Amino acid sequence: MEAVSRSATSLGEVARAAGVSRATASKVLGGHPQVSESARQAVERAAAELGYLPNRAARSLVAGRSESVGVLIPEPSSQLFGDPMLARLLGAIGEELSANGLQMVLFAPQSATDIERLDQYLAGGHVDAVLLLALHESESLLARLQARGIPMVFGGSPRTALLASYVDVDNHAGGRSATQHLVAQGRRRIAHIAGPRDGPAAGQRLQGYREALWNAGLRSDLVEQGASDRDSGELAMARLLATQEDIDGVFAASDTMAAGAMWALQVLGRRVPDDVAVIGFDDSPIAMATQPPLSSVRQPVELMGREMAKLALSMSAVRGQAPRQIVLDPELALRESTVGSAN
Amino acid sequence: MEAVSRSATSLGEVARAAGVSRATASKVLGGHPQVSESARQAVERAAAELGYLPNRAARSLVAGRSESVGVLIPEPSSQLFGDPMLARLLGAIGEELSANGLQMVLFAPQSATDIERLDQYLAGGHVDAVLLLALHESESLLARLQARGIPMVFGGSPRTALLASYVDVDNHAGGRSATQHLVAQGRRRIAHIAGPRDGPAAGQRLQGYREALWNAGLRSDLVEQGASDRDSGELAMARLLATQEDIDGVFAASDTMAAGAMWALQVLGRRVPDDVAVIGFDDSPIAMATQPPLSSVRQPVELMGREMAKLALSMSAVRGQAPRQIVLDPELALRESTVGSAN
DNA sequence: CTGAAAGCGCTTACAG
DNA sequence: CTGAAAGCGCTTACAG
Repeated sequence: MEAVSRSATSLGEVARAAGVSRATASKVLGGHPQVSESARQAVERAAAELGYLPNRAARSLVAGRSESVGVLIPEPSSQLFGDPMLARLLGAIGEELSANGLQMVLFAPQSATDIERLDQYLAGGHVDAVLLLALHESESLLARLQARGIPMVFGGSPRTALLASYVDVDNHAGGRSATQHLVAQGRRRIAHIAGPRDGPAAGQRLQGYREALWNAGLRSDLVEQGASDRDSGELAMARLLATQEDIDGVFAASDTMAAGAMWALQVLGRRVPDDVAVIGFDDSPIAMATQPPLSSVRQPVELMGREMAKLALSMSAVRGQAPRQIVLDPELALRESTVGSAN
Repeated sequence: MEAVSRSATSLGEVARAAGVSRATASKVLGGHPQVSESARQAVERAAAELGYLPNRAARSLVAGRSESVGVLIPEPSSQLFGDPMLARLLGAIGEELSANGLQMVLFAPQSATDIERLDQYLAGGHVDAVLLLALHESESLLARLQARGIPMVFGGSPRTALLASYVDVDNHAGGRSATQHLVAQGRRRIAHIAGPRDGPAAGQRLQGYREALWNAGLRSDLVEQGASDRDSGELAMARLLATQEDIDGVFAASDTMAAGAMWALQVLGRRVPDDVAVIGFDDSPIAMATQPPLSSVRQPVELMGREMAKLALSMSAVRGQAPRQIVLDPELALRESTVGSAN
């Protein structure tokens, strides 16, 4: 099983086969218009026959661009893109990039040393843009990227002060429609288990909840603070029930907390959804694993990935653009925790 | 915020600052021994002062290597590396690669078109090795990679017939120690919910279960087939209890199924762990989200990632090596589902 | 429209 | 030990 045909057909071979110069072959392959039709056809056929693939290193050497985009992935504990969604997000980003001839280079710094190395790397012009899925990243890294003019796009609204481009889901609309759904199911005493205040998302979801209840002429005073893990959801639910016995609907700011809340409800003798309807946020795999399955607000992960990639491409093609923000609408994934099996 | 200092210090500038030729500077930076001490120091200082970073494209153009390793990530539904572990695995791989000056390029083909494009890409020598986390990948892609002599390393035992290098966890040992743990807790009627038979892992875990019970002089006839999702675990547990009332321990081949089994037990009036102890496999986030928290067999994900990267590095440095297999020991993550809160 | 030539930044024989 | 020179594969002004 020795090494075989490291083919490496070069532009020169294609040009020779097509009977033209390398310059002309390059123009054809580069899609330049100033080429005769006959030359174009000859080159294209030769390239196809020889299975020609341009050498990326050579191309980026002359272009002065790396033809690659860095993606910073979050530490394992990250909230925003719960791990379950990470693969889908990365898939979407990679697809969009490769459709445009760029490659996705992944960074998952785990220590200060890693961040240092990463900083060096990015400073070296080794990527044309950076996509940040990690909101906790070192501020100094961000500042230096910004100073160097390297385009960067956040997934989710950045916590940092700097004016930046990002792609986010409309958390306010998500909270509102989750709550509206409970109202539409005839629920009247609807509680909210809020997410951690380490970013703007939790507050926006809470505001959405408030708005929906206000619009429906209902009170929105049943709010407990959670910490995003399951136990905090369970505790919050227990506290809510202790205060207010007649709760008939719950909107939790994450599926994880919703799962904890469902457990607390069941332990305390409430049937879901008969007595209390529960809806979460994220539409993570956990939503399918609870009993009954959990309704949730679905984040359009693939779309986010594609939009992030497009934004990065545009920013790296035309430098010095003003930051742009893209906010996507979430949609509801309805399951038995709110609509019952009979409906 | 216009583009700033795209520094791009070149070797030439370093050489000039150090008062030597580019060739000598290159040798110093490349770690060649045939350089005078004075030249070495001058070059190193100049490089440090100028913040010199080699141009990757130029280097790989001349080296004829891409200095990058491709990683194929699984479709979202993949079993082996449940999404929750993916980020940790990728982090470990990336860290090991970047410590060796290589970059990790991610591929997440979602369609036949993507695979086609990927095949072209890999064929073009754009990566020095490929790490495969996706066991479902197209056979033809694997065959072509193999034919081209591109080093590849699987995560998990490959299902395909081809003789390949891989890094896997010892599933047999994992099943055995999970079961031994239940025995050590005084359990005597221990059931197993087996994983899907689409790979060798499930069978190996089952054999581990059988061996542990055999060694303990216990029967190992309580086996139900699951399908890896939660519902199948729940159903399997219900079937087991219908046949055998006195089950006091359960080893499920995945945390997901274990969660379903716990639910079935609780619905049927069994307390966990008082009446029945339950242990899963994977030590995924689900294990922390169940009530009570689930004991599980932990896969050494980070270690797997590092070993995969090292294997790939070695294979790309020295071609034509015989395939190598690395099998890592799992360890137990013990929680309340088997040891109780009082223990 | 076409091609000869220069050059992207680096490394590596090859003389000295 | 050191440096001039060639070359990795490609693109891009520049003449023609």
